[in-house]
Amino acid sequence: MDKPDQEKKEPEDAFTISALAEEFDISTRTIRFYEEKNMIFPQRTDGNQRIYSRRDRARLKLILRGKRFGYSLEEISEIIGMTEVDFDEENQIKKALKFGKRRLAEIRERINELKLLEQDLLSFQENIKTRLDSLNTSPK
Amino acid sequence: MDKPDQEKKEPEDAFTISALAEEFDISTRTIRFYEEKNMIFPQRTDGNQRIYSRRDRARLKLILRGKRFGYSLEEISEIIGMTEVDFDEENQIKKALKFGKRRLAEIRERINELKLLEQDLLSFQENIKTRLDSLNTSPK
DNA sequence: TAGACAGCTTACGTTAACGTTAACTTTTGA
DNA sequence: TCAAAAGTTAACGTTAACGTAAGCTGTCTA
Repeated sequence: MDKPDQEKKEPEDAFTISALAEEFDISTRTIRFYEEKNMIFPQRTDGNQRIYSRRDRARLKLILRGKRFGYSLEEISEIIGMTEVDFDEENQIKKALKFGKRRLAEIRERINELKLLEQDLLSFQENIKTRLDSLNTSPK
Repeated sequence: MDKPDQEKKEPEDAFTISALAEEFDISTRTIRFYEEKNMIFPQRTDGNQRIYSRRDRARLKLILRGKRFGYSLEEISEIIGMTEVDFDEENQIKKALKFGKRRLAEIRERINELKLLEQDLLSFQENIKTRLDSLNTSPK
């Protein structure tokens, strides 16, 4: 009863646009829009329909992740564009490295800021709890 | 030579709109816009000019921080609105607590996602370095 | 084999978050 | 004191990131 997974006819590595849309809970329009913006490049079938590889899917995931912490599509393009650099020249590589360091620094800053907000909210919670207690201790 | 700081005539707790704009590197229009959206409520002078208290300033800071991790102004309004709840009723307090818990969970999730991205970028960096090394080890 | 349904392109519509301009008033510094 | 700098309201403009609708084609299934 434990056959290797093989449910549909999809070659395991190809996704339709609607499959991805459902998986990530976005519209097909959104996915096509990202393509318009040259952020993702699916192949086409004979009938001109888009087919997304596992790699395309990963890229889409990255885009959405970027969005979730407030990067604009343009910034995301830069970030993921970085992962596509041609490794022809050493210089290119070094530039990519440097760029990556900046990004890393930014991300760590964001993490720290979020932790700050977390603290803000936590102390606020404490504040509320105290008030609640005093309400119950000395009612009316 | 170490007199207590006292440079201008500002009562140490009042800020002009342009002072805040400069401090946070945003436009005065932006600050007024937040007021339009009922996110901040400065007092007025006799001449009808806005004066911002230390508290207003903190709030502005919060708004901007929220923006930096991708919250919309509306979401930010909810978050900071929470810190303004009237503590009239126990029920209100409990609601605020619950709401805060959700927000905290969200924020922690964001932190985790960011750490994920950090890892992605880090391993990518390693990848690049390796390539760079092999370039230098076996040149041409 | 005919619907029904998924997908495609094109194009116009919408909303959030300000930018910009105009026309006017208040504040400030030499 | 008086002109420049800073502030005010009102209104229209702009851009990113999609939503929506139309008109057509390709694909699946009973």
